[in-house]
Amino acid sequence: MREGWKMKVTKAQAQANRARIVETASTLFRERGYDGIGVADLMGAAGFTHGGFYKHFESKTDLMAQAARCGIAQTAANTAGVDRNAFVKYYLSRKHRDNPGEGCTMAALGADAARQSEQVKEAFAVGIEDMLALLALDAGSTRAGSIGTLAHLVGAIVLSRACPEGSPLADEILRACRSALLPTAES
Amino acid sequence: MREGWKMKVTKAQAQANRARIVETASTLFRERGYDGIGVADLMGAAGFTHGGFYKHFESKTDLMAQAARCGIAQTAANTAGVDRNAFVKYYLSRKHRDNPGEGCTMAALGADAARQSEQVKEAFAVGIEDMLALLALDAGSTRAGSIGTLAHLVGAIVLSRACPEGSPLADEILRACRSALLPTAES
DNA sequence: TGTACATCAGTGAACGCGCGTTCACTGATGTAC
DNA sequence: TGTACATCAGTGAACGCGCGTTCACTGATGTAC
Repeated sequence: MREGWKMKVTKAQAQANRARIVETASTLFRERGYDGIGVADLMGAAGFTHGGFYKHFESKTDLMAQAARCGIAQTAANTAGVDRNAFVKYYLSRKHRDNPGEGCTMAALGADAARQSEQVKEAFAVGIEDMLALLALDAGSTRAGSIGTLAHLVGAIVLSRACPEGSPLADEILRACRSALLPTAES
Repeated sequence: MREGWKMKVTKAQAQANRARIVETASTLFRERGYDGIGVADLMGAAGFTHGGFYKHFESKTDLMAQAARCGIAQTAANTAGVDRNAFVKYYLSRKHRDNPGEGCTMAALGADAARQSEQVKEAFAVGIEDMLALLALDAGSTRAGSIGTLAHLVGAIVLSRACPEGSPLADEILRACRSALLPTAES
């Protein structure tokens, strides 16, 4: 049972490979948009040739939906146990804005999702609920309040990213929304 | 000086035709995204064949930037003289959400802009300032407050559009953000 | 004002390219006996 | 446990298609005289 060296693939390996493709796609879609990267480049980035793609996925759309679920789950896992104000601070940081590949899927691909299949939109609806659940952990928060906070956060990142590189306006947007969403002493 | 019937084009006509192409593009980009419609279809929708495109524009990117400016100017013109609360109500209406082609450029293409050339981002930065100017007309509003409101609005539409068609969550988002942004009696 | 010529908006065919998807093939894995 | 065969993840060539862009051409507009 030698491992490595031209081993072809055990079932567990295949499953792990598939997960790697989804994770890679999740990052690259967030960085470049659904139309910004092709199946062949995606498979290449995950370390494979493009031909095997359809052994794992029905279509590119199928992968989009799975990648959306993966990206949202990642965010949820990364921020589990973090309190609301810390979450807001991270979300509205320059680091988050400048690294969409590892950031919030909703902010990076929400607008694209509007033009994709129902399959993809379903994944986003679930993702929104997951994010609301994260925000709802705060004591005394209402569902409507969480929705408002999430919209505020997503909009801030979308607008900040739409500005030219290094634009003062881009940073001003983050600062203004941080002030609005955090207790004044903390901003 | 007969008009119509196989007339080739006066300079004024050419300029008007160009404006029509930009307006058509502005709508179709908002509906389908920058990658969702090609130069040939765009020209066809404006009533021309694709060959003449490069008599008017340097490239598709050039048109993207011009279309962004046009779309934002349209929003500004349509909402001139409307007060803040009426603007918020319109912005968070189902009508606006369901008609991206005639709606806010920022909400429809903001996330796409992040991945486009600096030329396009410049147009968006100007557009954000224009929208802030619209919101700043309200008595007693601060710039930071206007930025917060704009982010909230844009995020709400992005999230609501990302939900599946007819999803209760999509409407709930609009309602929650309306409550948050309007005096409670008005929502 | 009238004539001769240059300009240039718009046409439609053509270009090379990258896309999503399909396919015949390979060979280790996994299974039936 | 050992042998024979089926499965199926991954390969790499090939497909048809639509994209952004280029080009030679047309003919009315606009200009120089």
